[in-house]
Amino acid sequence: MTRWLTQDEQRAWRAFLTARTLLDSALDAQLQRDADMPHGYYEVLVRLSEAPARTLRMSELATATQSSRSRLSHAVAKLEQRGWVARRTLETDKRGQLATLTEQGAEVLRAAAPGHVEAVRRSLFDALTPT
Amino acid sequence: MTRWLTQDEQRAWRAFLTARTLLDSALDAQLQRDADMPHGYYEVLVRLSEAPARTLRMSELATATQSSRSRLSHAVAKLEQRGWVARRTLETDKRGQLATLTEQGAEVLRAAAPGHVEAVRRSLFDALTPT
DNA sequence: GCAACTCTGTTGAGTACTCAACCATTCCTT
DNA sequence: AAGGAATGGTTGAGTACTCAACAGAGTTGC
Repeated sequence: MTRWLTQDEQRAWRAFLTARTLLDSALDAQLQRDADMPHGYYEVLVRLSEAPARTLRMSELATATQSSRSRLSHAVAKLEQRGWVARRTLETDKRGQLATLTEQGAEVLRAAAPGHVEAVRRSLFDALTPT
Repeated sequence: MTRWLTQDEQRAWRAFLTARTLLDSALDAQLQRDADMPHGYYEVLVRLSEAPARTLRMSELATATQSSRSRLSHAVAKLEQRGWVARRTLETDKRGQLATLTEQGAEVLRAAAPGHVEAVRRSLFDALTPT
């Protein structure tokens, strides 16, 4: 026996979905345009920038960014290509990999952050409050 | 002069992002597993199912689903391949295309809906309220 | 009636994601 | 110490998305 959504629930749910979509694409578009990276990459850089020695283990980084190991692995590979992140194996456990934000990566992040924060502010007020 | 987020704002923002990610992947995974389609396709089927004669113009369908023309075009192409949607040109304006939910598509939607609604309910309580 | 413009929808290339299969290393059990 | 399971991370194939370029149909203004 399926418990369908009431009219109100359905309206709320759809409003939420809509808001989420708009918010999402606004932020993604802004980052893509101004910093040439998807939101997921930005998250990675942020987390690394806040970590001690700008370094985190891949697995920790994955949980911190709510990302699957696979996705993170792909992402970090790209970030490494761009020279924004460096990888090296962890000595105490040779399965482990450490990801470090490079100086260049930090630079890029510093450049991208203001615009992104601004976009978040705008979205919070323009798009989020309607829900 | 960038107006950074306060600690509280930042916490709230991140909590929101996390919730959104978890919610999203939970729903997407459920649909993918049980009905073999991404959430976007589901939206398309739902909107069509609610339209008069189960039919909408592509442009209307695009706005209804918060999707770009391009994305919708790709999506409907796939849905057509699966036989869930049919397309035909609009007589009064030959640029226009009408998308119709087929009987088979309606069938698939009926089969997928209960599981999806169930997942939404679970997510609303398990994942959304923390925000 | 024709040229420029707009509007609708499609296409293709490039990118990021998912899922499953896969190594390599470490841990566990006996 | 050895075999097997678990862990950490990568890889490749397949899919959906974005963006820009496009084609066809309609519209407008002269």
